[in-house]
Amino acid sequence: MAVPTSCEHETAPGNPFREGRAGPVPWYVVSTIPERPSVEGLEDKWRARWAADGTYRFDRTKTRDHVFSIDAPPPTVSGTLHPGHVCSYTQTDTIARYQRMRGREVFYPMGWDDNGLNVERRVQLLTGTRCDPSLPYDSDFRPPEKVSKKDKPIPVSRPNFIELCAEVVEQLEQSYFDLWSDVGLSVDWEHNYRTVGPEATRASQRSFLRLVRRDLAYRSEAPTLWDVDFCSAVAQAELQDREIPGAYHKLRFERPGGEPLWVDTTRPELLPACVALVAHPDDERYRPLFGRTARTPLFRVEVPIVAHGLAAPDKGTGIAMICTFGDTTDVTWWRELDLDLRPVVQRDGRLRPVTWGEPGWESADPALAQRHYDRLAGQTVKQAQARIVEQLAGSGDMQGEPRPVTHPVKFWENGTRPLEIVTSNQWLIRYPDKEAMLTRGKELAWWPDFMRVRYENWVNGLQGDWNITRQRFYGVPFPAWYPVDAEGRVDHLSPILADEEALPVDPTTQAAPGYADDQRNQPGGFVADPDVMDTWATSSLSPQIATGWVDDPDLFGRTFPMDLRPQAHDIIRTWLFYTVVRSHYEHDVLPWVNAAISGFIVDPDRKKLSKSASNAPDDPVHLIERYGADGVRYWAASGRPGMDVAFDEKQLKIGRKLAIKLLNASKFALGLESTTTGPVTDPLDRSMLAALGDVVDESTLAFDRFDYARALERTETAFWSFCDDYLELVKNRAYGAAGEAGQASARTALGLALQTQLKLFAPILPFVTEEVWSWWQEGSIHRSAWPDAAALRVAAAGPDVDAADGDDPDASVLTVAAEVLGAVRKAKSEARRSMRTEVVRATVTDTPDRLALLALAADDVRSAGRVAELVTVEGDALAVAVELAPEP
RNA sequence: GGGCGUAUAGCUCAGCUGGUUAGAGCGCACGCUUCACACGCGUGAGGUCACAGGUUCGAGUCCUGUUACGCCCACCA
Repeated sequence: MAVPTSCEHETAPGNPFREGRAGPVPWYVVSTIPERPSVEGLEDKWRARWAADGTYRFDRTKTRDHVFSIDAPPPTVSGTLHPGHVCSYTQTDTIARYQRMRGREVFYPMGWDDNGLNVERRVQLLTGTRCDPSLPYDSDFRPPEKVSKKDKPIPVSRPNFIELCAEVVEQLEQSYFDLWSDVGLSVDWEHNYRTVGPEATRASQRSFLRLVRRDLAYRSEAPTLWDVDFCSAVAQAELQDREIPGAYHKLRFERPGGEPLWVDTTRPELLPACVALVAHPDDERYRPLFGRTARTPLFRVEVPIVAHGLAAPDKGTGIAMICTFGDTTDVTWWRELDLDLRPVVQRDGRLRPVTWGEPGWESADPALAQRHYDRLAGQTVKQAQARIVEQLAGSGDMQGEPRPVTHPVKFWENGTRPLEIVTSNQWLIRYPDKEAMLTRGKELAWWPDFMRVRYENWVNGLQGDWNITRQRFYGVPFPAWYPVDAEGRVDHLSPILADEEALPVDPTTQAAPGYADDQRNQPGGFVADPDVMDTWATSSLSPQIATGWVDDPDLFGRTFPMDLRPQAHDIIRTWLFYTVVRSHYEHDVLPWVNAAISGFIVDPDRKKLSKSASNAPDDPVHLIERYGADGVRYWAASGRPGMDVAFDEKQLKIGRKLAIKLLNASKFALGLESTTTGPVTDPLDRSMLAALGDVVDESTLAFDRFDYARALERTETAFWSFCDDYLELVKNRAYGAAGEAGQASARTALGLALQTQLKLFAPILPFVTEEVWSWWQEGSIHRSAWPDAAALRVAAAGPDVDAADGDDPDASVLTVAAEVLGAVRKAKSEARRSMRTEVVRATVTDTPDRLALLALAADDVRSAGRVAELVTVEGDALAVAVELAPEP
């Protein structure tokens, strides 16, 4: 088609975007090619247009085999988005756009992860409140306008607190939506979901009930890793080791005969919780003591001396205190060796009151034990440690001074104090056996493949079951209640479960089945399960929630199992792993076919990008303002899959330059009245198209392997040489300097090349490619067909060439012509002359084969190099002698 | 302690199944008002491909070992 140089449709309205969203604008409205194209404002323009036209709307008439569905990570809306988020989501978006152009109907919803402790913490900070579940609901409550960190938190009821959470979350979601739209994610926002809300709650509760019925989820009273600041249990996957300073204290226990037995410990405050001493079974020093007892200092408790393979002879004195509970090893020992339970740390991290001499707290000297212990009760772990050290020093039961060490201690990954282990009632999900989980890991296609090892590592290191209980308020409640007997005792291990049909339920406001509401918290009545599900217990159902497992079975059938899970490597052990487990149980299938694992964004010093360094360029919104969404996306897409990406503003700048170059080159090519139909007869044009066919093949293969970075690199390299060499060579012929046949060939080749290159760039630079597309093509480029290398080659072969006779166009014509042109330029450059300088004579020496190729493009080379006479001489290799016209 | 990844020009990185003198961009130097683009164009200088062995006619590429960095996992006395 001819290229319009002005708007040819008089009925077309003005720019609909400046006038607000007046509704869909028909696509026959073709934009004008601007006099001076610019990348400014493309985000707003096309974002609005795509939204109005539903460009990325999922067509749910399509069946599963035509659909490509993506289980994108629902971002936690508790924090702020940084360039790292933009980077990884953009990488996924390039895949979505590619698949869409390949003809797959892309199901690409976005979720918001509103769940979890992070949200609560954020809300506490922003509103200056604290949830107190014992308070009644206050419908008039408003948080203070201004919140100072110094103010004491205002206690509010659980329903009030949840309201505040919902409000804060809604504001954050809006800002996230804006950013995602500006960066051009081709998400279908009509399929937006939340990890808190009726749909997610229904899915989570339904799956939970089914697991309980199959005895795959169960209630248990067990030692649990506990964060004392947030007063909640945490899961193994949320643990983090941190190196912190501590100290060895050498304590004197008493052997059976009264001799001292020295035991090193970093946690002397747990001495009253000591239930045994343990050494390695092969340790000759302690072998004679196994089966006998020792007496603890200060508290005078008889504890057994036991043997266990986990005891390390080389640590400390080789014999260790087992306390209930100092660490997870204590839990293992306690379980396997069937020891007593003497818990001292309570849920707020303080030592609980104990009456010595009572059952379980027997002592050879209860009064002495009580006297010592009374100084510790009510103290924090840290305070208690200082006090007991004084006591031990005073009684002579500690040898020397504490010896400082730095040692790894388990923390909740968001916590500030080391985890304690307390005994509490929890819901747990059993893991499938390891073989089954490893098999799932092998079935899954990992990109890059080595990421599978992370999964296998994790599976092989699993201990115990998955604790999905959090003693928090904002989250998915358990659909469970507990009976209260006539004496008012709650039976926490005999839950009353909700009916699946009744979901979603909130046990704190709805009565248990078979009970009246006034029986709540009454003898003979019921109590609600007060806890909520771990955030992963919900987000591990993201495929089911996003595809409508519970609420939209028709959609579910068209989109599940999904095609792709994109995510970063740090949550393989959590999100990916848990999602596999849930789908394995619920559907006996992998939740997706592919897992594309991205790296981290690191700063130039290779450190993980810190959120605290909130200097202006780190804000994605500012980055988009400065470099354009396409510039930001270019940077994101240049990070290889699975590799860490260094944040580098130079890279953004290059992306912006590329977008501008695309505008200008397109304007130029279209100004030459390029077209996509007609014969391509000139060997140089055919050569260019043949080479472009190879680029299409490489890019396609790369995208099929989720390697957007390689696709970009190939396309980009080809595009710059297209601009530098082919455009220069063909320019004059396209203007008509060599007659109509040559001009027609050039115009068609230019049109086909431009169309192809725009499509190759479209997944990565959606704004600028759409802008150019709108100058001369109908519809959205993002709904157009991915370029077809075979069709390009047919065009390159030309109309008079029978594809069967093997007369393939030689891609080397362009290569040779460009090299000769380069030599001419070099001569001009070295002479410090303008590129317009006339060349009197250029003598090209080269092999006969290459000279034959050059001959096919000789006119274009002479024209582009302003060479009057082009002489060829046969030789061994390329050499060009250039005789420039004298300076005027 | 176990595992995974990375190491190529000053910087950021390509280099896929081993094949002629190792590539790009940025930066640097020197030029150019060339009718798409000065947000541009041209040209150039930069590399013992981490180190040491080995396989091979041939190794940046394959094998073994070493070092450095990053990450994951592991029983915190």
